[in-house]
Amino acid sequence: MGRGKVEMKRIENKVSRQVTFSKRRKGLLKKAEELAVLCDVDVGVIGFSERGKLFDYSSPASLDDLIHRYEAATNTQLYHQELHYTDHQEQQQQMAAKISKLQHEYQQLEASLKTYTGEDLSSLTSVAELGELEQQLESAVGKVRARKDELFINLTEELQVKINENGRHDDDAAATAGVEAEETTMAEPLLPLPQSPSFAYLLAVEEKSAASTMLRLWPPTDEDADDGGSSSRRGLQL
Amino acid sequence: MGRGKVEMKRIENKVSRQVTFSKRRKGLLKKAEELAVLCDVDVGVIGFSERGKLFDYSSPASLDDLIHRYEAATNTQLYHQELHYTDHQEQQQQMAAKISKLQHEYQQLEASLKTYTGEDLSSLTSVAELGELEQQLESAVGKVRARKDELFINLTEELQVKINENGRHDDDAAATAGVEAEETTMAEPLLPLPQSPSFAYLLAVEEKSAASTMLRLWPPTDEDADDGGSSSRRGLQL
DNA sequence: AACTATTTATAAGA
DNA sequence: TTCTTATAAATAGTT
Repeated sequence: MGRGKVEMKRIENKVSRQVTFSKRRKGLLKKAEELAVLCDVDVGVIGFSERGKLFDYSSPASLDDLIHRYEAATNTQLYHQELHYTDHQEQQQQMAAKISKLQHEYQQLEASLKTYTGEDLSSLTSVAELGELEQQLESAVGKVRARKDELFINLTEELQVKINENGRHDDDAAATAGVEAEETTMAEPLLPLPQSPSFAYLLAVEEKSAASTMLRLWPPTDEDADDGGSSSRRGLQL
Repeated sequence: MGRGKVEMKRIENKVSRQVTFSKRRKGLLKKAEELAVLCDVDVGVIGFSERGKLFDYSSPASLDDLIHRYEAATNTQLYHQELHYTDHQEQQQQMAAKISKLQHEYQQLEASLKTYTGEDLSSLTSVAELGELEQQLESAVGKVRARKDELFINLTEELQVKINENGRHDDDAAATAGVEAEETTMAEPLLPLPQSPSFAYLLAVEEKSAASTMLRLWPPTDEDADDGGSSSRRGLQL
């Protein structure tokens, strides 16, 4: 709903993300209230902004009631429940311990990833280990290629269909030679490409992305946008 | 949104109310997910139908985490009221948030690693993205190979040195001094290998490790040892 | 924060 | 419940 569709993925631009957050948070809470009122049911919403600020809504019943009902319904058991009867200091200690553990695990994973990207191979000290990794990587390359080809073939087939359709209705330039889809096994490369907009798009894909679409798989959270030449990129860019 | 406006009050017709509930519940959960994904925030929804059936949604963090954070942010006072209550509560809130965040980041990293190993490529939807990853992997392979060769050459040079020494002193093999290999370019393959223990080790490396030295880069913490044939290895084994 | 062009959600009806 | 369609709402991109 807006001047353009929006991909269902994290908005990288920090400002847009913040603005969208405000708008949609409002929308979500409104929807929750409408549902609660119109249908006479209990609804609660809990959320935290990126900075950790709480926002919530709850209908007739209080959120605490809802939470209790939720816990009863799922017979959930989490650390906070285990901690109910301990004192605050203990709670904090446990939480601190949990944080430490998580951080440690995170670092381990991070190290693994660095090994896997070849960025830091210091943990591998034998030729054998390196050979092992090499094989793993080649296996990965194989899988990626397979997937890529699969995707590519799909695209090509879609094109084929479009070409055929164009050929049926329209007798203009799109009538490329010998374009009968009929089980197009597509073992062969591209046919000569006509000049429709859709083709232009497809042709541009490789170059465009090679130039600008870094795979930023990693940096999990923010600061992924508005990169004003900042050299302090924190994460691995796959 | 529909063929007519609706008053913001309980829908009296039972059937309409039920139908509207179904539709709007779906819509609310969708909105919640969109907010979470687009804005990269934690959101949870809890609700109960008229008959008391639970429905819920929660993003990155689990609903339990959200509840925990919520309680840290609001409820703690139910249990304790102390002088340092505010400080304490704040701390707890921050810790809870930190735990959620770490868990989220960990999952992101984990997903990245899976992408990188080719185990799960579902996050890459275009040929271009896959091509990018392919290149990254090949770069990694290159680095690994380079390192492997480097190591191998080093080993070979050490051998060379030992051989030379053996030739000189020929008695006790332990004559390891700061000997230098005089620019042993080592473009040539192995010389015939003598039978010292060290050589035996080197020769065994490949086989031995291929057989048993799996690279367990991943499972970050414990259980990396005492593997009593346990088939439940959790992590990726690089 | 306001303004719209558009996309979405959904009320009714089948 | 699901699908369809006319409309009301939400909201993305702009100003």
